[in-house]
Amino acid sequence: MDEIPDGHARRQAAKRAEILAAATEIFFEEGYGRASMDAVLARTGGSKRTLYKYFRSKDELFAAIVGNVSDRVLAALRPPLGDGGIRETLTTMGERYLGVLLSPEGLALYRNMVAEAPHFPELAQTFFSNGPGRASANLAAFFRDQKAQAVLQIEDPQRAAEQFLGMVRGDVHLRAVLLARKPAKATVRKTVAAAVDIFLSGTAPDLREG
Amino acid sequence: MDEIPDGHARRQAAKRAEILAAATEIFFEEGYGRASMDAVLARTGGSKRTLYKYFRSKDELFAAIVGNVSDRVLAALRPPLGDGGIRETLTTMGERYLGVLLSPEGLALYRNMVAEAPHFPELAQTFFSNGPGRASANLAAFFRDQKAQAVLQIEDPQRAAEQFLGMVRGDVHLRAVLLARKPAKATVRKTVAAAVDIFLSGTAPDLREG
DNA sequence: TGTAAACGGTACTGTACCGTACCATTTAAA
DNA sequence: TTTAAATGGTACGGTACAGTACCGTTTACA
Repeated sequence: MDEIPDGHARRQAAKRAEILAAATEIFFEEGYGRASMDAVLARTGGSKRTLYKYFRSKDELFAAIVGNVSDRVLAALRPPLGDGGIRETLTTMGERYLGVLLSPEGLALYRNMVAEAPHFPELAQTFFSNGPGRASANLAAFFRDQKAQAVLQIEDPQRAAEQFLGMVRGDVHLRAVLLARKPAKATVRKTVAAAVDIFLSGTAPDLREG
Repeated sequence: MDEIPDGHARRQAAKRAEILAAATEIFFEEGYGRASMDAVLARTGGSKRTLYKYFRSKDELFAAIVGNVSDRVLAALRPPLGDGGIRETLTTMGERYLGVLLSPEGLALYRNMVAEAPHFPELAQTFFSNGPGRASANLAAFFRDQKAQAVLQIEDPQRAAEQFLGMVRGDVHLRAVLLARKPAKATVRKTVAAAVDIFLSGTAPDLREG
């Protein structure tokens, strides 16, 4: 499976991918409302017949864009965390989380999902499940282990996971979304480190140094 | 000042307010793109001449909506915090913050600002300054005091404030925005309480009860 | 009561855009 | 080389919408 097709099939796949790539740029730059099928065509150079062959409507094209970008961008939040050290695991997860959220595609995806959530509820649900939901669920599973081993003193692992990730987000994400102001990598590292410090000091009494 | 005008002036103010109220509902329900001036008119029942007399364009109407709702909804985040107890202040600020963010108008305002930030950067800037920015700045000022009194051990008060508010937000806000799922008041209180516990245990060593 | 401002209703202009239809051209397979 | 599929280009239908123009009517103030 996943063999590289030849001939017509390969040609079709390439054309579809080309359209999808161009549409992603336009939809994410302009937003669903301002993006137009004509604009997509102007960039790919094809004909309307071909465009509507692969995507039967603007809505379907948007859904394909969201699905494709989600699969690609949110993948980093998917793998469950091993049972390494707490501090290391939290740091890794925090930086991974912020990396995804602050990437250009992550920001655009977030903006578009928030904007269109009321009109595409099933897309919003999928986005949440595969993105922030998966991240916090992953971390919550890790927390459950640590709680069972009496390393962490927390009441609700799921809530603790969401709160840690919220602390990592801080206002950094909001600033990037609203003001297009992305922080330097050093700032990201410091933010995550500070969040880990506060969280561990607040939940892992045995790790307190003095 | 702020006298109640009579006659023409009063009539104009009332008409303007009526249009603004109707437009707010429509724009916040449908979003900027899908909202139409005709829909606003259909709800108010007036004429286009009057509508365009008070708001010279759709953009200007949108700006007026955002400004008006911001003044009204974000006001709760404005007053600086007194120098009460830390736990009490944090709890108050956390619940106030979540209350604003999770209110119907707060959610709609957030959604619209995120969606239109690239096309209305100055509005986005104002929203951030008067909303999340003001909240974290207020809390940061409080933290600076507590740090000066050696009650809190934090490095960067501004970052600490943003992280505390981020922890309060958790995934609750995101769920409300994306999935239209608003938490019960009890959940909000528990979330804030848990955030306060973790934060204080992590930053105020003298308050640790253990 | 007269008068000017504000208002309601609606027709209209120009434009943008989604989606369809049609024909010519290119590409891949037989 | 022949044939069928895929594509490019473009014209078109239908609709929605921002903003303007013009009409008669209502309201407030002198």
